[in-house]
Amino acid sequence: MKSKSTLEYALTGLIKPKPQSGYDLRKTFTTTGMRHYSDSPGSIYPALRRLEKRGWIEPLPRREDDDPRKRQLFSITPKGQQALIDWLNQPVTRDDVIFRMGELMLRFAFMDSNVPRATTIQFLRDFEREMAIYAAESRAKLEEMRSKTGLHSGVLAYEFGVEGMERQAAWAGRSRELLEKASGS
Amino acid sequence: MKSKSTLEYALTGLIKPKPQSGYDLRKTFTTTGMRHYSDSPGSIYPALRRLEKRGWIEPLPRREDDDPRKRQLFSITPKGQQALIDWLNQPVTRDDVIFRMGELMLRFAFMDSNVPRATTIQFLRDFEREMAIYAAESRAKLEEMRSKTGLHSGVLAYEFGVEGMERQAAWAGRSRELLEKASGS
DNA sequence: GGATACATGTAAGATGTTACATGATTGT
DNA sequence: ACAATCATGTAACATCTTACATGTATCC
Repeated sequence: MKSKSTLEYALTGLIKPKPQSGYDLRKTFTTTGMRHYSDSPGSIYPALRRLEKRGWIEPLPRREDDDPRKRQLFSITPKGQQALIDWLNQPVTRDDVIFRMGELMLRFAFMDSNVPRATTIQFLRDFEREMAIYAAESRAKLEEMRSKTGLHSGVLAYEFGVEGMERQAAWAGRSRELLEKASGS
Repeated sequence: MKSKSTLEYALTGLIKPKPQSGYDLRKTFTTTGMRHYSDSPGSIYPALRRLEKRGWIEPLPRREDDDPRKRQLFSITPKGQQALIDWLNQPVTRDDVIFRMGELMLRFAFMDSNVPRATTIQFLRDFEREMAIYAAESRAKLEEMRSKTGLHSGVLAYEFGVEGMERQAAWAGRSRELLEKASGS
């Protein structure tokens, strides 16, 4: 149940389609939609060594005609692929939507290239259900707050959170429909 | 620039209006809208001791007629109040909206009871501006992705993020108007 | 030749997680 | 009496941040 660091899964998932160096991965983190991952060498290189020691990735042998710079490329191992798939196949729990949204989105982003479309759709179905329940609970708490106190930033901050949850549930429903249309029929 | 752990500010901000014990604070984390903070004793009690050592909070002397249980209440010190206010008065930067949304929302939640309403309104103005810029950049990247690839979960995951940012910017604008109406005139 | 980007790494320190330990009080 | 909850804490471990160190290749 206790999850490995999401950084390790992010690295593994990025390496899977194409061998990459630590520097490549750092660039991906700074230049793409994965900005919230740290690009600091102090997090990435140690994480790569952990993954290597665990047997999820392995260094590619260098060849003469390679990039003259000393970049060390890593590729995924069968064990790493299996770990990735197991991680993606986990059910979406209430705790996930409350405490681990970032990890859920990372999982979702990697799904289509690693698990059957049906799994992705099921993920969205579970996500929508759990998020909607949590959002409804939170909405009720918000209304209770509102009835007790006047307008102030604490209430607005909470509203910010609740609206986000409702929007996320709606996003999941819409995305599921899109994927169902795209794959079904 | 490097921020203390948000947990420490969360504890300080909660203790300010009313002295509380570690156990009280843990309950707040599990039963209110602050669910994403860990309620584990291994994080809270050490954090309280750090705050005490730093002089932001101090233990209340126990009295005979107190709760018979050995709860140790902490109250905020003048130094702690100042630290809280300094933290709340920081400007909202681009990096904040990209990397530290959780901290921003915590700051916002504590604003109305600790800084002038005008500061809260300025916070929302800055937040909206920075978030709107970041959202627009991200939206452009999303459209570029869409034009290059077909529908898949990676694109949808990114869309999830971009829509969130746009909503957050809109929330800030709406909240600012509400607060301006409530305080102005 | 010097600045900049490429590329990898280490060391110290802060923080947080998990699991365990301890004992008091309350409810049944 | 027993279980559950109240209440605080420690120890081991994992991870991440910050700052520093090192050297190469490319551009002007």
